[in-house]
Amino acid sequence: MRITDSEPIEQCDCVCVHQEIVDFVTADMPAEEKLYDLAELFKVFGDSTRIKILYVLFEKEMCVCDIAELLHMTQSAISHQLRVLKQSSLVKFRREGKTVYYSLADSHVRTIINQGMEHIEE
Amino acid sequence: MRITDSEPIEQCDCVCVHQEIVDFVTADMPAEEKLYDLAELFKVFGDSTRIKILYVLFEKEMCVCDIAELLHMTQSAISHQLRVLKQSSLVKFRREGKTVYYSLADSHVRTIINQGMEHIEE
DNA sequence: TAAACATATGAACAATTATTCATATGAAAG
DNA sequence: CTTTCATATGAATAATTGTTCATATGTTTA
Repeated sequence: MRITDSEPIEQCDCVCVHQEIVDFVTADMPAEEKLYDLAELFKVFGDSTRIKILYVLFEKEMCVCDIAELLHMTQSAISHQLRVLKQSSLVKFRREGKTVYYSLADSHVRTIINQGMEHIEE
Repeated sequence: MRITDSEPIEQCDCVCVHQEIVDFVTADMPAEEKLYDLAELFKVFGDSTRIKILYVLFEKEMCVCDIAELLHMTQSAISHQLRVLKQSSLVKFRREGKTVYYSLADSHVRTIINQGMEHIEE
């Protein structure tokens, strides 16, 4: 997968280019970096373990151990994935003694997941 | 990455499980298969080339060649990615002679991308 | 029918990533 | 201070995937 568009890349070999359309759309495109960040965000949603964790947190805040038990997975695997979710600000957490409780960070998470569900249920 | 949850998996080794919470949340979880499909959908959004293609199609329907030109990528790479987008029903297409024009399939695509943008712009 | 052009696709390679295993950190209790 | 327990993390491995290259398909025009 490519990381940036900064290196020279070979162009399309077609002759049919509609230059005015290309120019028009190019002008309205968000910055390369923003589109890259957006893809990175959706990459986080693009794993079934993380989707399950997010869905679990729809209901209640939960500790790492409970999530692991619920999903029949190891504590380590869940902890690694919670870190990814945390880095994308999709979940937040609070500490209570030895236990760490995780919950959803904001309402965008719900909206995105709900829209995704609607799409696949069509 | 794991494909299904059907094989036996080792459980969490913690002792702290809050069984009533686990049971309560388990009851409300969507089917395993649905959560898997949802992750598959977001995986499609999770690539910067495909995000760029979707963003480009926000504005206008476009042919493969124009998209390739606009994104400075090969026709082959774009065509492969359009296939992925087509398989997830995120884009549709119409043929006009030799040319194939692609456009966004439905409004969920816009909503999902817009919510994602809002999230990263916070 | 042949040539030209737009698009699609199969195979291969390089890069990314989810899980496991072993171990570290940090908090509470004895 | 030592033990116990909940969580975090680094390294390694296995599996997935985006792009390229070569080539195929399908449509139009000469």
